[in-house]
Amino acid sequence: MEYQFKKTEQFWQQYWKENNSYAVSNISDKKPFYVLDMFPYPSGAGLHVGHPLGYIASDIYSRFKRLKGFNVLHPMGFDSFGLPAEQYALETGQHPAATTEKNIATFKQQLDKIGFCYDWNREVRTSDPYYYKWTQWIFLKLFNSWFNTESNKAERIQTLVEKFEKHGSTLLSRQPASFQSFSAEEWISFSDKMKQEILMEYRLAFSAYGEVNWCEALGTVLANDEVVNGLSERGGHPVVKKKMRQWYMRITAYADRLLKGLNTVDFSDSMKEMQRNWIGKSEGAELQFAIDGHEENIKVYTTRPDTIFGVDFIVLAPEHELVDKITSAEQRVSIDEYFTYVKSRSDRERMAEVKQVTGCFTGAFALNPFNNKKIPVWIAEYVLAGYGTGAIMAVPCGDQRDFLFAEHFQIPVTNIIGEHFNYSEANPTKEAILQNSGFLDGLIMKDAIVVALEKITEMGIGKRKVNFKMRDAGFSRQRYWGEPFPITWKDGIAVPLEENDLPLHLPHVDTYGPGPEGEGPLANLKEWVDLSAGDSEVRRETSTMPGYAGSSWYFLRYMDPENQETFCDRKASDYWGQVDVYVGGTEHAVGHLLYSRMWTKVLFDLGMIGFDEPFKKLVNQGMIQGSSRFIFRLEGEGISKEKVFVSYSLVEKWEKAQISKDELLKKINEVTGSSSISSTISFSRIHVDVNLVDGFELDKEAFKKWKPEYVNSFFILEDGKYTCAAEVEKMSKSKYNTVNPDVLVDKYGADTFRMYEMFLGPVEQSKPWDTKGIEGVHRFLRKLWRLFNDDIKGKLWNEEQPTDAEWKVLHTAIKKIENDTSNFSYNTAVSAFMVCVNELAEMKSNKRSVLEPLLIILTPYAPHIAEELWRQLGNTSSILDAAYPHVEEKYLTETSKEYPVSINGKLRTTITLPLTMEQADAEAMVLKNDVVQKWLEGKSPKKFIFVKGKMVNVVI
RNA sequence: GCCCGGGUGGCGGAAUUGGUAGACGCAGCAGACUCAAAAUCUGCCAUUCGCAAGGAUGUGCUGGUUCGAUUCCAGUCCCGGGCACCA
Repeated sequence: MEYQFKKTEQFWQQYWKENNSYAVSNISDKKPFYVLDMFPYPSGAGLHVGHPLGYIASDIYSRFKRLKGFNVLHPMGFDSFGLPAEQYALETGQHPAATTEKNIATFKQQLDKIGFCYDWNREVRTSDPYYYKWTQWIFLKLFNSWFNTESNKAERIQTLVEKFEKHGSTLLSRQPASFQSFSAEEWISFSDKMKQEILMEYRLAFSAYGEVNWCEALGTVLANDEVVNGLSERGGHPVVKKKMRQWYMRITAYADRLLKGLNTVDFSDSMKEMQRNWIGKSEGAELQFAIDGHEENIKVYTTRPDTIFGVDFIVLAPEHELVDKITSAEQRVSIDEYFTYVKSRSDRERMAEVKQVTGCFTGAFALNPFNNKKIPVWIAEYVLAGYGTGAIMAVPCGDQRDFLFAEHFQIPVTNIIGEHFNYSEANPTKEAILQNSGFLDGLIMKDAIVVALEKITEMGIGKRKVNFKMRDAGFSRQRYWGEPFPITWKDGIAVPLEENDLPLHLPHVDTYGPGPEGEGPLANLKEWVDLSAGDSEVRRETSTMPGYAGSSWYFLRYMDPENQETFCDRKASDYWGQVDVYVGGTEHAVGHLLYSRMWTKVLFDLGMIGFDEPFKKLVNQGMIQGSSRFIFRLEGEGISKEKVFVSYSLVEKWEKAQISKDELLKKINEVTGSSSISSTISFSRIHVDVNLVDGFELDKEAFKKWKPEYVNSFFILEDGKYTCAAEVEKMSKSKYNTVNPDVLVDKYGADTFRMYEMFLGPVEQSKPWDTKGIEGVHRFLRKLWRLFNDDIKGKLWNEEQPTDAEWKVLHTAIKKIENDTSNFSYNTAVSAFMVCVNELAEMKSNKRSVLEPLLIILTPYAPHIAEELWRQLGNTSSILDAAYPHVEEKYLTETSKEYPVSINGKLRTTITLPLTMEQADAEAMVLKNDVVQKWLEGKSPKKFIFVKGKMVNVVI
C-alpha cells in the first residue's frame, strides 16, 4: 500500500489526543526539561509559514529530549491582549474578547494540524481573568517593593518605611533628586500624602508624569508606530508631546544585574550585544561648568574627563531647562526659531540626517573650571534631553561629531593631542600624550582620566558617575484591551487593591474611543471609575497595562496553570526551574526579553522563585521572507491591455533583443486571433499569487479564476509554458507571497511540511520561503515507507540479522542525527536521514533491527509516519515512549585498518587507512612525500595527513 | 553615523572548525520501465580548454600567515537586520 499521509496523520493525531499522550506531570522520577516557544499574538490573519519555523524546531527538540528520557514541559499559549484587536474593534465594533477567541480557535486548529506535542492542558491566555489576576498580583508586588542598593535586591516597601522611621533618609545611598533628605522625626511628621509621594520615588512599579504622543484631533494618545513624520497615521493630524500621569517599571534599578546576568545565560553574542547596548552602561564623570554672568551651573556628563582642556564649546539639548535663562537678548530670536525647527522634526528625521549639522548659539559663555577659559554655549538637536544631563562638553579634536559642528560654525579648535590631530578629522584615541592641558600635560590620556577625575572630585565641581542609557519602562497605556491596574486614586494617592479582590475584571465597554482628557476607554464608564464616598474622591485607574505585562511571567504559569492560590507554586517552579531552551525571533531582543528578565529577578528577590534568570538558553529563529512571483502584462498601442500576458522567458529575450518585434507580434496574434500592430511594446510587472505558480510556471486555469478581470486572459507561452519572474521580498499579503501552512499540510502532510521547513536551512538564518523543494522531502518519506511496505508484496520487513554494512549505515545516521539535533542543526540532520534511507534502499535492507532504531530517531521530525510504521512492526506501546538508540561505535570503524609504516627501514608508526588500500600504498604515500622526509628526522609521527591520496603533513 | 550578522554552482544550502570545496535536496539533461502518463529507478550536472585521458581556474575583492585557507589575520566592496545621533 502507498503511504497515505492524510489517513495516517489524522489517525495518530486523534489517538494522541484521546490518550493524552502529551500531558506532562509535575511529578516524575525523570529529569525535568523545559522547552518554550515565544507565544504568539493571535492575529486575524492566521498562521503563515514563517510562524511554525520556530515551533517545529522546539517541537523536535522537545520530542528528542523526551526520547532521551527527560520529563519535557512544552506548552503553548496566547499573548492575547494587544492593540490590533482593539483597532479592529474600533473599526468593526466587534468586542476584542470575541475576535480574540475566534482567532485563537483558528491558530489552535492550524497548529494541531502540524502535529505539535503541546500539552494543551497547560495553555495560558494573557487576557483570561484567571491569568491576569496573577499579572495584577505581581504588579502589586512590584508596587509594594523597592530596590535596596545596599543589598542590591528588591525588598518589601515596609523595610524602607522602617528605615525612614528609624533613620530618615540619611542611610540611603540613592536618593531621588526631587527630595531633600529628611530625618526620622521629619518623616514621622510628614503627611500621609507626602509619605506616599516619597515612597513612590522608590517603588518598582511607580507612577509619574511622562511625555506621550498626543493627537488633539483624535483626542487620543498614539503609539510610536502610529505616528508618521509627526502626524497621526490615521487622518494625518498633528501629534505633540504631552505630559500625562503614567505608570513605569523601575527597570533602571536592575540595570547592573541585567548586565551581569548576561554572563550566566546562553544567548547568542549578537543578542547579548544588543541588550548591552540597550542598557548602555558607561563610566565617566558628571561635572559643572559655571556660566559667565549667571548663578546657575551647567552639568555635563562625559566619559572623557581627560579631555577637559580641549573643550571648545558646550552643547545643550534644545529642551534643556537652562536654555531659556541663559539666552542673550540678541540671540533670543535665533534660539526661538531654532527651537521651533527642532519641534517640527520627528525623532525619525533627527535620527536619519547625520550629515546635516544644525545648532544655535545661546549668547552665553561657560567657564572652564581649570583655566577659566570662556566657552560658548550652543544648543543642537544632536544632544538629547533624556540622556545623561542633556548637556555635553564638546571636544572637537577628539570627537568627530563635535569636530564637524566646530567646523560648520567656525569655532576655533584647541589641539590637546599634538600630532595625533590632523585638523581635518577628530581622533578619539586614548593613547596620545596630552598637551595644552595644564596639570594633565605629559600624561597618556587613558591614565589622565583617573587623574582628572580625582582633581574634579577634590575641587568639588563634579563626581565619578556611572550612567545608563536605559530608561524606566513605560507601563501604562491609554487603551482598553489590556489588564486593568488594581489601583484606585484616593485624593491623589495611589491605593492598591486588596489581594483578595483580584482579579479586577476588565469591564465590558460598548465603544472603544478614548475617554475625556485622552484617558483610556475605561474612563467612559463613570460608574466603574467613580468610587467616591463621602468627602473623599476615589477613582479607579483607567489606563491598562501594556502588552509585555502578561508576557513577562507567562513561562512560570505554564508550570502550574490551574493554581488558584498563587501565580505558580514554589514546588512547581523549583521542579522545572529555568526554561532550558527558549525559541523565538530577534524582534524581542530588547523588549520582552529584558522585561521578563527583570520580573524574574524581582520575584527571585522576593523569594517567590528560586532562579533569577528566566531563560537558560535562547535560540533565535530567522525570519522567513517571501518569494514573490511576477507576470508580465503586454502594454502597447492596439493591444487589448488587460488580457495579454507574456511569458517571462519571452520578456527576457525581448529585453535582451534576442527576439524581434515581428516574431513577438506574430506569436501574440496567433494566440489572440487578432492582427494587432504596435509601434511600441512594453510590459508591466504585476505581482501574482505565489500559490498559483508551480516553481516558475503559472497555473493558467487557476489564474483565470483568481480575479474576475482575468477570466478572458490570453497567455503568450514559450515551449507550452508560462514562466514567471521571481524576487525576494518581505512576506506580506499585498505582495501575494504569503503561503498558508494548511495548504501544504493538506497537499503533502504534516511530516513532510515539518521536515521541509527544517531542511530549508539553519533555523537561526533568515531565508526566503520557497515551496519548490518540498517534493524532495516528500519523496524521502515515501521511500522510507517502501522499506516497510510494497504495493504488490505488502509487508517487506523481516527479522533477519543485519550485515555489518547495514549496521554501519544505521549507526552513522544515529550518530550524525543525534549530534545535529542537539545542536539545532536540523537541516543537516534531515540530509542525514535522506542519505541513510537511500543507502538502505540501495541495499534492499528491510531488517527490523535496523528499521526500528531508525524510526525512533525520526520521531521528533516526522512523528506521524514514525508512529504508524512503529506499530506496523508490531509494537504495542507508542513510539513516543521509546528510548533513543545508542551509537555502537564498533560499526563505524570496521572498514578501516591499521598499517605499520616504516621509513628507511625503520618502523615509525602505524596509520589507519580504508580497507581498499594496501600496505604498499601506505608506504608509498609516506615515502613519496619529501615534506615528510624532512619533518621525520629523529621524530616519531602521530598522524599523517593525506590530501588527494598524497601525504602532505605529519603531526609529530 | 554606530552595532550585529552574512557573501560558496542555475537555486536552497554542506564542509568533522586549518586538511580531497560543492554533502543532501530542488531545477535541468539523458536513459530504463510503460501503449501512454503518473510513480519509480539509473547516469550526468561549478566554470573553462580538450574527442578523450587530462589540464587550468574557482568559496565577494586585494593582500598576509601556513606544507595547506571557505575556515585565521589586515584592508576593501556589496547585501541583510537593529538603533535611542548616547557624548
